[in-house]
Amino acid sequence: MQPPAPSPAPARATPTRATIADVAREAGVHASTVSRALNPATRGMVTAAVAQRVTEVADRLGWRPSAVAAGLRTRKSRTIGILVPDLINPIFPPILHAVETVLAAQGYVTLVANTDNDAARESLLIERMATHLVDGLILASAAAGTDALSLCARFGIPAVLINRRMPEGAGCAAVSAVTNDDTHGIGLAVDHLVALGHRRIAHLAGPQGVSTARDRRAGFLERMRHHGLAPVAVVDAAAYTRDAGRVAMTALLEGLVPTGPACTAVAVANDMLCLGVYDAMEAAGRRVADDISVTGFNDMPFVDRIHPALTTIRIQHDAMGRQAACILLAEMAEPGLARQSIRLVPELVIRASTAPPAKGP
Amino acid sequence: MQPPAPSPAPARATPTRATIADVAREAGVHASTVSRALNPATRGMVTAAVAQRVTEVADRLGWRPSAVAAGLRTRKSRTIGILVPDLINPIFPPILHAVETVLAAQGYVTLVANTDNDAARESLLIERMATHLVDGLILASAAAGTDALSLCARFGIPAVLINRRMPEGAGCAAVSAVTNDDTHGIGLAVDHLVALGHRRIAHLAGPQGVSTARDRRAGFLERMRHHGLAPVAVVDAAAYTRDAGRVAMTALLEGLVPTGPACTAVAVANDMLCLGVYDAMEAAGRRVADDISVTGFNDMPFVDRIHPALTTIRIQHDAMGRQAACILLAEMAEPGLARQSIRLVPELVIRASTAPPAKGP
DNA sequence: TTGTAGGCGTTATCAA
DNA sequence: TTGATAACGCCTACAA
Repeated sequence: MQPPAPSPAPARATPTRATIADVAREAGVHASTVSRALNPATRGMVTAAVAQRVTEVADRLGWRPSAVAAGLRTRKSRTIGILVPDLINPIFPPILHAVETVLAAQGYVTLVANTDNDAARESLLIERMATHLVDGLILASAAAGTDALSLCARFGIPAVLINRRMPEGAGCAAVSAVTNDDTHGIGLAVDHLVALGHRRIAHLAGPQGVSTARDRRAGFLERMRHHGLAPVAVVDAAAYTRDAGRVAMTALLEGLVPTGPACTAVAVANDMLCLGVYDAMEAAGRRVADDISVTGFNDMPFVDRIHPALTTIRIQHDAMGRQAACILLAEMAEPGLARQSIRLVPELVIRASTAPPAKGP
Repeated sequence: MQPPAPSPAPARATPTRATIADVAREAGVHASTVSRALNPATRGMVTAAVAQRVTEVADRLGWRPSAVAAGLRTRKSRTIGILVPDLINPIFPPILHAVETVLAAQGYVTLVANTDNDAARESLLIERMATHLVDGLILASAAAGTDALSLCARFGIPAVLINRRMPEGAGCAAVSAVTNDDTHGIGLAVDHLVALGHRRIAHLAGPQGVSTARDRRAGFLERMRHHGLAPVAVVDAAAYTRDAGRVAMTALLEGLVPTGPACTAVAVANDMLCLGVYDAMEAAGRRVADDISVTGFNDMPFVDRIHPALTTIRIQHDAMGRQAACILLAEMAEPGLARQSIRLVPELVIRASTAPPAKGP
């Protein structure tokens, strides 16, 4: 197009970057030598002097390896993808942070994508990540009606589930998972309410497509039975959102769902739902704790500061992220490794949203 | 390991996927024809019959385009990166969601990465994204001491700043930005406190490396001057975190920072800090609103449910995300486009954390 | 220790 | 409209 600029400056920053060939020419060696000199793993194959010179030239030209070109050969990217169903739910960022910490220490970059609880979007994202060569995938978005696992299998991408498991039978044995012991966790909530003296307890469940919701629902029923109690009502929320929680709780309060006598306590499947429960109770003029005790699940950030402070089940988000990252790294290194399913034990955090039941009606 | 299953299933899922060459052979046409037939943009160059046949074969073989190989040629990936300083701060997810919505509608995939407020990590991420050919970048992580913009320039990646601007003089004119009018916003808080009767007002500022913190600090001082008031104290928090807020507020309460007479109100630079402010006040036995009024900034999710509900400045997170995405798309399509700097107008949301000052002690 | 050649999977540019 | 050929930038046997 234009005659080469006579300036000695590093070639007038055109939008086209230096390649290995440029470095080779400038350093007076062959491109493969450059490749060897610049790749830490093969540096040893090359004379120190040459390595030195090549490195200098590369620096001077501002050379950066093209991950795309390298990936085309190596089929690796040193990048891990994480799929999250809903970034707005504050329990995920702490988990992600733990994952990133472990992976960053191993030189991996972590890329997060939001599936928005949408199976089609999830498939698209997996495919996109796969064709961009992510080396592994952490899936926090497991839900019924998903082909995430089969996609990963087809693309040969190691994957680890986190927080949520796959529905039973959906190839759950084929993939490792790090989850919370949800059955046990909700049991802690029931025990706590019963110990306070509650007998008429309802459960506000999550969307039954995801394992946390199913397990907590089942765990609730089981633990109630253990105490010889019949649940007053079980309402499924449509999603793990504040608004779905409000809707479900409103239905419960207004008797729009099958229910026994009015409850004195609600074990809620998730803290996000609890925000909506508070909204619904406020709108109905009912006081949390004084009129109806409420327990949450997750101990997500900030619920210690809502009013009244939420009694909830704390999950080990940090351990969850770390374990999942470690397992993924291990399985990437050795694909034949036996799959493992880790269940982390949660604990009860008692705050102010639970109290003994009010006397009489 | 095992003898090949005699099943007629599609060729025993080997880890190697079908390529265009496979499809070409199977369909009896040349690879370039396959490429044309399968690429929606070039489909028209090919006979309908051929397109049909090729598509069928591709489906049958389970062919998926390799984004890496395609990217090597086209230098495009239909992927946009977003860099966020701290995913744990709940103001970002809603902004991200808005960005994703716009970009997804145009067929772009959005990948989020966490810089953790770390300049080195940010550089690494930009470089990694660049060499993976993201088509554009949205930076929510702008801060002093960063070479983000020069990196983008070197790699030729269009970028748009969001929420935070670059420090003045750091090539700010070279890049578009969609931010909040922070100066105006903090002024609304000051006006509100003054209208309630407060005269002894302190400012709890954010980390001065980021524009939101600087602008809110400057805006606070300016508006106080406008009202003829001298600030009682200005304390800089070390980061936009709950803990940094607690530390800074404790210092203020205990007189560990230069301060005039005890304040009756604090204008805080950010809602996350406010959580720490509440913590510090609780620890010191001071009541929010009753003893000291508190205003926040951002109206992040859930602050309407903390106790007392936070009076704060609501920013337009949705518009922010959408505008930034639109500008980025426009500049990607037409790189010569004039840069624009959009300043969104925030509004005051009055809740329960502010009240008239208590009658003198 | 270094150079040569070929290929990773796709697309752009020719020519037919 | 289709086919042949040559990149894109890097890596890696293999040969020297």
